[in-house]
Amino acid sequence: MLDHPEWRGKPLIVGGSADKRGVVSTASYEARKYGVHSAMPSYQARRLCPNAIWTHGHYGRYREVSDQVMGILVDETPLVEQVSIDEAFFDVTPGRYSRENPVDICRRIQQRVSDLGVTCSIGIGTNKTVAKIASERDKPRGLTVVLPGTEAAFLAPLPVRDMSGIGGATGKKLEELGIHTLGELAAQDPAEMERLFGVAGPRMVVRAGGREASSVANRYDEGEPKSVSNERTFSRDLTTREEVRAAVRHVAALTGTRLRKKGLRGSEVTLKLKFDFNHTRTAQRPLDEPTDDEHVFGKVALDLLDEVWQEGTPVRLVGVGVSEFHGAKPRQLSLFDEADYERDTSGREEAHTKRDLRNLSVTTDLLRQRFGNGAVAYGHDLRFQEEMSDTHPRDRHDYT
DNA sequence: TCTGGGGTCCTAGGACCC
DNA sequence: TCTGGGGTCCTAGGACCC
Repeated sequence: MLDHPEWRGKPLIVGGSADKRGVVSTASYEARKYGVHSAMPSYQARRLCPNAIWTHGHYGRYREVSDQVMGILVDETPLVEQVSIDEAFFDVTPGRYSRENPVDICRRIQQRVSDLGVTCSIGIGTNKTVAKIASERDKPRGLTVVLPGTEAAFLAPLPVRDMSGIGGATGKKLEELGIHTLGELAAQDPAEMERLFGVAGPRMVVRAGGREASSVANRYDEGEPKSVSNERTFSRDLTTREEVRAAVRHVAALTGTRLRKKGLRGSEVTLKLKFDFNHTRTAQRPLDEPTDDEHVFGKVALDLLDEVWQEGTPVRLVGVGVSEFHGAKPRQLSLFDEADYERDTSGREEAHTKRDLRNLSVTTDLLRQRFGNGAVAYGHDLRFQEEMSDTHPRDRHDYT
């Protein structure tokens, strides 16, 4: 709406296409009146609100605005912990970094964010759980304060699902135990909760009681990622070996491009296949050495494909990820491994092929960057053009 | 033509080692 | 006497977040 003022005040849906198995990412308040909400299948949203304006996500643009907002936060207070593209914790403990009233600091932040053309809501509390729930209280531009000593009373009447960390599965399990509110959760026996929920159990009890001891981490510059992956849901299921292999190569190339852009080389590859809505398989395998070239890790992904998939089984989604970036882990070599190693490194032809393939990857990156994403394509992408076209097309910002 | 994509963290079971 | 005990690492799957 910032970039398209003509959309203001109208039902607007951001998400994938209804005829390509898309879902709703978000929707304007006008569209929500019709019952449209995040994560709803797009076909359903279209039925509920046929007159909505549709657009796909423009993540590069969102990142730009996000960086501006986070910039305001670090300018106002030194300790900022960014948790996602649109959320952050910051420390306004009175007297710690400033003698100013926290409410005044937050009001000023809201004014400065509003000057950017977007809104933000803020919650103030003595720990992260309370502050986050408070921030949801009065959207889109509220400021909710939970005074020290009132945390437990503030949380007690709320449904357990309101607390982050409690999702569909845990929420259902708690319901079945007769635990519906955070107040009821706070009254549970920690040992019993540990038996039922593992280490998360006792933590839930403490957080629900408003007694969490949390500190704001200094994570404005988010650390190195631990994995980079791409996945695609196809508008129709794939069944032949040829097209599933083409899909693996296609998705591997997307991941390769992003790895090179981030300057990361990983030594483990993961293949993900989704057969239907609740049947997914993953397979992962270490690589001989860290790489950012899809020709290397994509080949291993194709090997994994043969182990977890039989031709004919419909494939709904294909994903390829790379992880283990912190250098190659020392690996025990057997006599046979060492013999293989000798052959590999002394084999000139193989070394050349490897280098040529990486040059090919880098060159296609550059061509796409300069002349657009369609400037150059692999044969398998051309052959299965219909299937490989994106459900969620990324905007130009992601490539430039 | 029912249900995305990019991540992180936790758990359970099996292989393996001494 | 047909099978101990403590530990680590790897892998797959699942819950969760936005």
